[in-house]
Amino acid sequence: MPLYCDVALPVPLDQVFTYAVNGVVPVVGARVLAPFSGQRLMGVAVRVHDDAPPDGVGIKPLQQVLDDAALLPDELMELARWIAAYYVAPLGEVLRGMLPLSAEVKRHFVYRIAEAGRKVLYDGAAKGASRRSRLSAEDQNCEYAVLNYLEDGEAAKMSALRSATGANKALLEGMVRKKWLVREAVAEERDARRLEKIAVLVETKQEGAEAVGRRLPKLNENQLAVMAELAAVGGRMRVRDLRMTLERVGIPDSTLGTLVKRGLIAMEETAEEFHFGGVSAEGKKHAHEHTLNEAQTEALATIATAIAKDGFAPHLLYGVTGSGKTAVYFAAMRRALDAGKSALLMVPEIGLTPAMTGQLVAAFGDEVALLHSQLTPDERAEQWHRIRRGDARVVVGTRSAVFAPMVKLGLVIVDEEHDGSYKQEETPRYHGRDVAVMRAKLNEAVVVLGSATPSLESWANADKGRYVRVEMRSRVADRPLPAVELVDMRAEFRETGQEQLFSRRLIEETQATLERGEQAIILLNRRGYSFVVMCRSCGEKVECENCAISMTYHKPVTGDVAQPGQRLECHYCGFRRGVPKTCPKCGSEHLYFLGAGSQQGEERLQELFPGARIGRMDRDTVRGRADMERLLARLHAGEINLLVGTQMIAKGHDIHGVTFVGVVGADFALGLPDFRAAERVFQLLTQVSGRAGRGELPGKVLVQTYHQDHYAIQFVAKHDYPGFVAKELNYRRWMHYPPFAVLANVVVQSERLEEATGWSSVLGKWFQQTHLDKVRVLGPAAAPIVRLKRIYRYHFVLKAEQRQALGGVLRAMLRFAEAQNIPRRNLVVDVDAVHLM
DNA sequence: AGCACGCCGACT
DNA sequence: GTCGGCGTGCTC
Repeated sequence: MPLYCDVALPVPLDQVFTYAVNGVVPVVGARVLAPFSGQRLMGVAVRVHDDAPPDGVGIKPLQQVLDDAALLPDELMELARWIAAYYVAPLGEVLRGMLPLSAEVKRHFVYRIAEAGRKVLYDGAAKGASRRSRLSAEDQNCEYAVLNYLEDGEAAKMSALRSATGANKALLEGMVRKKWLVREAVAEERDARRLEKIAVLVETKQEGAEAVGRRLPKLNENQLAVMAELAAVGGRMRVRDLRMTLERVGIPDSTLGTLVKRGLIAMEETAEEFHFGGVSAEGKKHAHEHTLNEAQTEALATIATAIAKDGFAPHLLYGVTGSGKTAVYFAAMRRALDAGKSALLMVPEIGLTPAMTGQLVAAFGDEVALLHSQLTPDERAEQWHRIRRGDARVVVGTRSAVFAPMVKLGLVIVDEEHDGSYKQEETPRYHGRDVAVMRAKLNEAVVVLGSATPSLESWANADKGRYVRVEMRSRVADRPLPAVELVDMRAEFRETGQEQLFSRRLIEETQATLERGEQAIILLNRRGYSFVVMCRSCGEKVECENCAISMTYHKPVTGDVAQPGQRLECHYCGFRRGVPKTCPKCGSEHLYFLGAGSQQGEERLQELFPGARIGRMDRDTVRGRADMERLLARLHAGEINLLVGTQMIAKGHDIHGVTFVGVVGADFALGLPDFRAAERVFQLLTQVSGRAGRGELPGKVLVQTYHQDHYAIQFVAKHDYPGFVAKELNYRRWMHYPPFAVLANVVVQSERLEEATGWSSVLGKWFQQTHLDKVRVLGPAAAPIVRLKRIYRYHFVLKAEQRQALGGVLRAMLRFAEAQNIPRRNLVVDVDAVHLM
């Protein structure tokens, strides 16, 4: 029997911990409970061995092994190790993100009486309450009550002590401090599945309901009716349903209770069946294969062949907006199911594309499991088990769904693979798309990355022949892509002599669209009313107290879901303040508001088009799926004919009445010091343009720009993604940026400015002295947002040709930092950073 | 991260 | 003395 077990624990430390095996030997991949620094933590067994640990390490025994078999299958364990190595993240933290089962182990504390406590109890009882104590007499009495309660030596939970004696947490902690009590951490398993009650007709031997009735003639009319109802449905019924039935026919609730008491009906508890909340399959069209056009059929054939062949096969599906990628996904998933495999569909945000959810349920029924951030821990665990058991063979979810414990995974699809929300912005900072490819590789599955604007990384991989490129270059039903017109805002200013939010052409086109009875969308990619409040006297902008960021002015409006009210808001930390009358810096009264956000856009449009039925879509008006569904329903019904909003409006909505899309101020991002700026602007403009002309009528797009000659804008106007990407790849190659280099961002952060600067210069010197030939280090420099949520931030950007060299340097740096006593949590390592924040 | 431990100042 | 606040250092 092996003596030791290495456990990965969810702590930010780049190591595993060795425990002595205590009776049961855990298998690798099983969860264990381990004592750790006065806590009991749930971890995952990662190695079982006999290697004696080095001297000086006190080995503790495992407290409990929670699973007989590996909860995480081998390939997920391997995936976890890969992520930990690739993203330089602690294995325990990676595994924590993979197990949605925190709901199954509940951690709490129990209190037990200590020697000192017993002494107090006996002495104190003789002496009466101590006058020395600062506690109130009431609290002292409470303390004695607690000691009395615990006198028998049994430990008790805080909740038990509270209800028995009225003690609160502070009081108990005080008693621990005085050493009257000891506190112990307890972690225990519980069944996270929600239970539901089933009423079961108790049939004594062969007797039917009538026989029971004869045997117990005392049953009244109501009681007999309940028995009959239950017998009619085969003797079993969910109590919830039964109650509803009884209520309808006017039988009191208590009748059921009486029958249970008399032993004629038994109550059973079973795991609750899974129900889709608020999603109806009715009226949603099934994506049938026979409706696929030629390009779709060809794309499907390529993917389906790969599925039939078994084995890892990565694909890049480049399909222009409106080319019908979703139908191909569905058909491919169906093929995977037919081949006896399961399929995983990853989407950027489920809440923002409710239409897809409905279609999925229509197409795959109860084989679908949904995984997204809005699930409660219990719901998440339930879905997880359904998938693990093989009950749900189609899984749809956001980033973390890439860890779904699929059985016989045959197909992974990453929809809108270019989307930045696939990157997790906290440890472990993995990219869902890249992990999906690795997952598919480990599972020997087919993976399809789909987009109308693929990331440059994926495009380059296709160029190199690593991915099979599949293209769909035209829209379904041969609908044309919308014509794109550029409006040069510099010329507009020269000609009109004033700075206007909307150009004359945009107003004209919007007007014409509304007059034709069609719908228009205006993209204004900033939330709020004005995104800068500036003082005319001193030139200072009103900044957030916690961040080096301008605050955004929000006008008081009741239509917003987020708290309405006149205020300034920081979009990074959420800090709010009232609108100052005078400049906080110099006291001048000349504050003015610059830069229009979606809220102001809505107001202007209402002035320009008083008859229009305007809707707004941004994070202030749409917070959850329900808000989104409501808004989309109003759009589909034509209740709204003019929609203004942030990039949210660009996300895959299929609104057939939209024939005009206007873009306002979306190209300001081209001026940002970010090597991905052009790529982002191209993607956003292409995606939003894709909302126009998806129905019978052709669409038109108008882009207002200050960068008319910029290649990103020019290629957008020509719908020329391949042209754009060729040009952009040249630039990236020239500048040694991804995909021609690998990149990591290292942020040195501290609440204290001196620490942040001091540590970053220590690291900077180390980088210099270490004389790295394969890795280039830029920095230290102030991070673009030098202070965020009260934390000062300095950063390095590391670039390398080879991923291995980069990883090696990062690990060496962390070791050096540890030797320098720079706390690990003050260093953020972001491999393949999407934002250099 | 989360916890224990220890030092210090405030209060009785 | 006793209490509570915070800084430091360690966790198999």
